[in-house]
Amino acid sequence: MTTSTAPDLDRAVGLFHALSDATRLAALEMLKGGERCVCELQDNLDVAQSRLSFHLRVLKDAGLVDDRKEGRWSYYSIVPGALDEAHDMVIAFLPRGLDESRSVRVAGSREQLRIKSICCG
Amino acid sequence: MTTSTAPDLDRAVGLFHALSDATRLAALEMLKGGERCVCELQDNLDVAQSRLSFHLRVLKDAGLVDDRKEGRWSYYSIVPGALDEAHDMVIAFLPRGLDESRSVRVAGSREQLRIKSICCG
DNA sequence: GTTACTCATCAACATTTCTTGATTGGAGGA
DNA sequence: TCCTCCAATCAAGAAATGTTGATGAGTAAC
Repeated sequence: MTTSTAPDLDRAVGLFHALSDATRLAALEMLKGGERCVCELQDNLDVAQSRLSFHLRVLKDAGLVDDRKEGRWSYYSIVPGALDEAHDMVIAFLPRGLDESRSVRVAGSREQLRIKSICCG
Repeated sequence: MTTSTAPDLDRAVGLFHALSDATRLAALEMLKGGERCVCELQDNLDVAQSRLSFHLRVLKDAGLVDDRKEGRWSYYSIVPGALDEAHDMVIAFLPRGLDESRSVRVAGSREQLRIKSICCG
C-alpha cells in the first residue's frame, strides 16, 4: 500500500528523466525566481533556440512547467506542486524505517529548524 | 548561496538519471526492505542477469547503492543518506518562497502527520 | 581436479535521446 | 502589404543508453 505501484513507477521515471539534464535543471533554476519568457532563458542559458524549445517541451510534457502566450512571447513557469510530487517520489524510495525519522534529520540544521519553526511554532 | 552551483548541477543530473529507469526504481523498491543478493533481485524483477548487473552498476556509480561480497553472492543495499541528497536536490528547485512552507503542505495528510508526530510529539 | 553456481564485464547491436539547421506560423510594427 | 521578431516543429545526424548473448573470474561442493 505504501509501496509504489506500476503507474507510479512510470510517473517517477518520467519525472526523474525530465530532471536528469543540465540544461533543463538550469532552466528550472531560473524559473525558481518566477515566470520567464523563452528569450530570457535563452540569453541566460546560452543555448540554441530549438534546443531550448526541445528541453522546455520535455519539462512541460513531464508536467513540471507550464507556458503562457502573450503577444509574440511565451512565458514559462514552474507548475506549483509538480516538484512536490518529485519530492514524494524520492521519499517513497527511502529505506523503510528511515523515512519515518528523516524529516528532522535531513539536510542539516537549516531544514530542520525550518520544519520545527513551522509545526512547533 | 542557497542556489545550486555547477558541481551540484552535475551531481543532480547524475542522481536523477540514475533514478530515471523503471528497472532501477524497481530494484530500489526492493532494496527499501533491506539488503538483497543479486539473485533475489533477479528472480523478483524478472530481468536478464547482465541487464540487472548493468543497472545495479548505474545505481552504484551514482552512489545510491553499495554492494558487499559474501562467498559467491553479492548483496546490494541502499546507501543511507544518498536518497536524502536526491531529496535535497528536488527541494533546491522549488520556487523561492514555497520551500519555506512546503514541509507541512506536502503530500497530503500522511506526511504531514508524520512530521508533526515527530517534532511535536 | 572437475563441476556447478553467482555475478561482472565485454562486444555488438538496438533503441532512445539530444543537437543542429531549416522551415513554419503567429504577432506586430512600418 | 511587407518585414521583423519570437518560438514551435521538423528531419537528419550524432551521441548516449539500454539490451543481449557470450565469456571469464571467483567461490564452493563433490
